[in-house]
Amino acid sequence: MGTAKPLTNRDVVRILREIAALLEIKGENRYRILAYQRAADAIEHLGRDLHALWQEGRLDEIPGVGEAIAAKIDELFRTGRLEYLERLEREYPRTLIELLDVPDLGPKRVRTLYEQLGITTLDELEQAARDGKLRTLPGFGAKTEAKILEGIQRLRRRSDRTLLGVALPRALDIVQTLREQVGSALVEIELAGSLRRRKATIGDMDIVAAAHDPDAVMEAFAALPQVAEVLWRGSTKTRVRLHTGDEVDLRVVAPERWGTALQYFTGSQAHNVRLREMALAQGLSLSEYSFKREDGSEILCAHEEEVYATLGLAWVPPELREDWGEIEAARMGTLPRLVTLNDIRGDLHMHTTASDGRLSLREMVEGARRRGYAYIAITDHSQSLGMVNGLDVERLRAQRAEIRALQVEYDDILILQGAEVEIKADGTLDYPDDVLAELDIVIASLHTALRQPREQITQRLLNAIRNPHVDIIGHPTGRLLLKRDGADLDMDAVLQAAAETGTVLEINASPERLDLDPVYVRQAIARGCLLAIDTDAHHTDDFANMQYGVWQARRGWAEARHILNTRSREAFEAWLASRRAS
DNA sequence: GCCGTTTTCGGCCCGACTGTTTTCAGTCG
Repeated sequence: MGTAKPLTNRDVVRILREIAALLEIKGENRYRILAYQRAADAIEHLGRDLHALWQEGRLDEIPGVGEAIAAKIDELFRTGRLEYLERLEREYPRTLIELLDVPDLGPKRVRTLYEQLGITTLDELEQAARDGKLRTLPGFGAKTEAKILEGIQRLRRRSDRTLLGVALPRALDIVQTLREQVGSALVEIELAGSLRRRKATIGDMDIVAAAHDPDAVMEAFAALPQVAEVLWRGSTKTRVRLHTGDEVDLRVVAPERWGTALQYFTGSQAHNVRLREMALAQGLSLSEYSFKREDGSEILCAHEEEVYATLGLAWVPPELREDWGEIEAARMGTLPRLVTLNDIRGDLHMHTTASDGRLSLREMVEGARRRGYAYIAITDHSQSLGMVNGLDVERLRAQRAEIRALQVEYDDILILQGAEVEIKADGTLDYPDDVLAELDIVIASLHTALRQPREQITQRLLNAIRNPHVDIIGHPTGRLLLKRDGADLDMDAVLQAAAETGTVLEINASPERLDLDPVYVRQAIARGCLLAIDTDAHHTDDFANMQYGVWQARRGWAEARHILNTRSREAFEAWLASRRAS
């Protein structure tokens, strides 16, 4: 029994994926590989601490984790090691896994590279390609060699994912331009893939269209001004690289096949695999073109709803399509009624020029009124965050007078004075309790010392959650997408404490944060936590980010009733009063 | 390796495109 800190869910997911990758290179049975990948997916979506689940002896409750994988997880938690993986690594070095990231290199070719040339790293691969050694291998040629060399350069340069907030406007711009160029010949066009599912980060962009003359659409697509390079071009599928570096796929189908095509290209892959398995059980083969009966005849679906209906399912909102229980819910008729942007009545987290915001108090209030909000909270930073001009107690009180004066001018919006109070490295809050008590609403957030050990940083957050003056925890984990992982928190404990105290957890709508993650949104709801979707606006332009927060809430299966700021002004004020009374 | 509204054994998604092929393997989504 080691004394090292227990492995996190992420560690176990990484190990299971390593096993899957090495088994692929080894050429193992594909279903065994799939089993490891499915188990990794399930743990990624767990929302609970795997180690805690293991201690309770409940690993068998995880779908996709059977006897063999449970035994491996058990060994990992007991000993910190895994004999099976170590044996595998002696056969095929783990560095081979990074070679799989090179475009056009899959497990078969990686194995050939290793067995024939002894290549184990990117550097060695690059050298061999430069020396012209690759083209001599079976299944390789001069073209493949050149593509691999280019792929290595590209891999070293670019990060492989883009923020939804960056990718979505670019993709919508492509769609818009294409509409203008092709005109009425374009019957349908939609974003698909992870863009349509509104994942927080996007890999490649997928666009799907329906047209009677697919060639004309392909032609126009390849010729768009945004396109830098056509990567490949077929009769139904074209792939391009934009000047921005993004890779975009366009698929065009006949209008009568629009439903199956849109469904298929929206994914996720795991969701689609499940649907196809269901189809097979009914004697149907589902593809992006149609359902095929065993006699070869087809069922066409012009609309996505028909695809689901054919399988006996309710239509599933794209944000839920992750094989995360939505298929079962669609069968039972128990899909959630997801929150929408229309449900939002206010915004409880924003900054002004008093701290690091870019607009004045009045400008922010007027921006919120233009959005039709019934209430807002002004929540500038607290004193210890000097970098962003955090407010000391004196300035905080001066701001309150300003807010009260402004409130007199406007009766159509409730203006609360809050603060985004720093949870300091020592676990104390940045204002004393009596100052917190003067505020209308209090957000507590972590910004500093995010790398503290799990025990310590969890305790810090729990202190804040249990402080009776704290109403909301801002961006709970502190993650910055594609830049910085969140704090190593015991989320089981955090969600439990929030549920017990009624402290609200924020879904921060800033596209760089989108924190809580949907995995925890869902778990928070399951535990009875209340959530709020806030923009953390530093400018009225940021109010538009609310949509991103709503999408992530939807990905976490949130309904309007789970979100505090969907409540009417009266209901919201009643909630505030109850917080103050307790 | 997992799993069961046709199965505790025998299944486990489907198609496009490229390059190296002389009829197809590998990769990708």
